[in-house]
Amino acid sequence: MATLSDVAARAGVSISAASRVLSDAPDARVSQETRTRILRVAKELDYRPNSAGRALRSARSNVVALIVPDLMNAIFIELVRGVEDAAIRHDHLVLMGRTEDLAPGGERARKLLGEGRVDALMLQPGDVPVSEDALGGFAKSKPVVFINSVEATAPGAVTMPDEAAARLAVRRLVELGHERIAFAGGVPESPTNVRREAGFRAEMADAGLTVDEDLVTAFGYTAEDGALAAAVLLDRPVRPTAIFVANVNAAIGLLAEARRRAVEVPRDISVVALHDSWTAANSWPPLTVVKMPWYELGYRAFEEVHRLINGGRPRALLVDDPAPTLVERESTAPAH
Amino acid sequence: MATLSDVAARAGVSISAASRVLSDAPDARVSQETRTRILRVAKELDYRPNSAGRALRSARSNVVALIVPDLMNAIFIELVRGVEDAAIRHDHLVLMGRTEDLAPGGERARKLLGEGRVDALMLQPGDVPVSEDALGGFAKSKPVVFINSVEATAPGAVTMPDEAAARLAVRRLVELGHERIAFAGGVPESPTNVRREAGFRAEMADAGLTVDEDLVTAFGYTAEDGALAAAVLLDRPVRPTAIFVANVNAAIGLLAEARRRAVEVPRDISVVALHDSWTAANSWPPLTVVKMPWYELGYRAFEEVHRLINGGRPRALLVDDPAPTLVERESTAPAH
DNA sequence: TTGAAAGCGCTAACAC
DNA sequence: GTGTTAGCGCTTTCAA
Repeated sequence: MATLSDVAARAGVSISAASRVLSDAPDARVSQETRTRILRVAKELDYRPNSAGRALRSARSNVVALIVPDLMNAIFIELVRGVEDAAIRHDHLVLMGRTEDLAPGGERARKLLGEGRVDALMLQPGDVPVSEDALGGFAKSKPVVFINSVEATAPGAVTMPDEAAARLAVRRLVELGHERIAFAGGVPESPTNVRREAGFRAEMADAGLTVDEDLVTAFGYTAEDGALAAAVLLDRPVRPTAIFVANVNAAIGLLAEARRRAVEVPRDISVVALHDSWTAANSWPPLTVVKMPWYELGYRAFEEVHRLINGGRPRALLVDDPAPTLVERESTAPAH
Repeated sequence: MATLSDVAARAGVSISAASRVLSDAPDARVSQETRTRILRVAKELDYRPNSAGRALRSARSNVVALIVPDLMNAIFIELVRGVEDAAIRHDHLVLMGRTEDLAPGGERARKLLGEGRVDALMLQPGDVPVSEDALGGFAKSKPVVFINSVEATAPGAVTMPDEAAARLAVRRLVELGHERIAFAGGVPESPTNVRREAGFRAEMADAGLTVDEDLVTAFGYTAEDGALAAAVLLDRPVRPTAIFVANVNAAIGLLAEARRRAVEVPRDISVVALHDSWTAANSWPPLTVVKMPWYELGYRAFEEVHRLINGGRPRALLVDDPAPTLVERESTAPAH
């Protein structure tokens, strides 16, 4: 592994000259000739800056952590892509972790956040709001950005238009003639669920429909939670004719439970879910969903965190371009 | 952020004494009294070793990279858990990445592997065998362990019993009375596919059944690949009565395509897939699968890489405890 | 049992 | 335009 001093020696210049050229410092007053010589030698020796040396000196690792509740959730594919694309543009690396790694007082949180390994944190805590101390004091010294989780107006929040997306889903069901529409939501404490439920209710109101409180559940976003919701909703004396499910994974569990009860989708009941994923296209029936701008969310969230690292002030950011779009598959049909 | 010298000063000892105690060096000849004093002060100041300082000095980052083809694949959930549990036991951190990050000459590979950020690499390259140079010379200087991918006998290979698992799946189909059994495989170059196909053929032979080469496909492990396989197999003049699918994601795509063609599972055809996941339990019908020891694979693969970091010699490792098990759901039925 | 000191690779303030 | 130098936090050798 060639070091800076190797390069300098071989190019016949001082270490600092080599450093100035190779870290392209903005005010690198170096002659054209030496510059090209240094660059040539660096290439010959396949020089790569040692991250530890650089980090120690500059008190920056150029690494940000991205924490999501469930790493292997297909929903997050595009988020991760967006974050990584933005990160590489700014010459940063992304360290991925799971929310459970941040268990208070845990080994992992210490290693991840406490030893100067990361300059900032991008956090999607999942259902449960994150307490300050779960972050082990990290938030006091380093920037934290919340990915579509906390209240949309909180400083550091980067948010998607959940409410508008929910309205879009419900509007489609209304267009299809449905009136008895259920809402299978996330846990009540979850800010995203609050927004999605608000959208559901607002659109129902706009359509002149009343919400039957017996048709509103709040179990969570997993397949199991969705199955629970189905069990409750399909047991109502007067069944809904359509369900808006606040998460696509829950919708898949809901579909499975419906089949167990021989309820046929979309003949007996229509289903629209929030978020697209490959699993939604391959379920039976293929799910009609509202696709959200996850890639852009990730991209802009990284740029936001990068701005904060460089001294910017926290603000609230809404990522609504591109707007949520309805992807109509086969889980929806006209009401009869 | 308290440093070692802060702790030393406050405890009234030298920096080196503090270092010896806090990095619990094996030969830390320190009196009991000073030791407890140092530890007390370290706790008071919430001292955490700075990773850059330590890495610079010791030429080790205590980080290993785990690269998988598709981060958001439910199959890998248990693998990641196993790796992380083992890593934390050895006081290491896991940096996750995607195979595509290793695109030759890419920015990401450089940042990930070339700047001394990681001490070793755990690699699941996916379908395609990895060329030496795609790793950018990393393998020449640092340990690399291959996760269930290359030939099982290669040094550095940590492997699962793919062949035995395939036999288990086929055996169950044979028990159910099936004779015309198809194999929907991965790409032919993939070593895991070679093993799974070998298991398929061996078990067929043991059962006294002949393999119809028209019923063997090799498209890949994704849902799309599985749909392709279904399109081919269900178009055969004489259809198979059962299919062993070499990957559960492919099986989900295969199920979707079967439904598009109004082929009913398991009435018209039985399906068994390799690997379990939450999506397999929530598909329609719920998939009968062979569950593989992914957690243990991850755990032991990390221990292996850790051994290599400390100077051990590469060897081939088979993780077959616990053995693959059949999880019978509703995609299989007796032949008629 | 303890401390002094060197140096890992790098950046940046300063001197020339 | 270029070089010298100090020092980031840590481990480890050597001397006391």
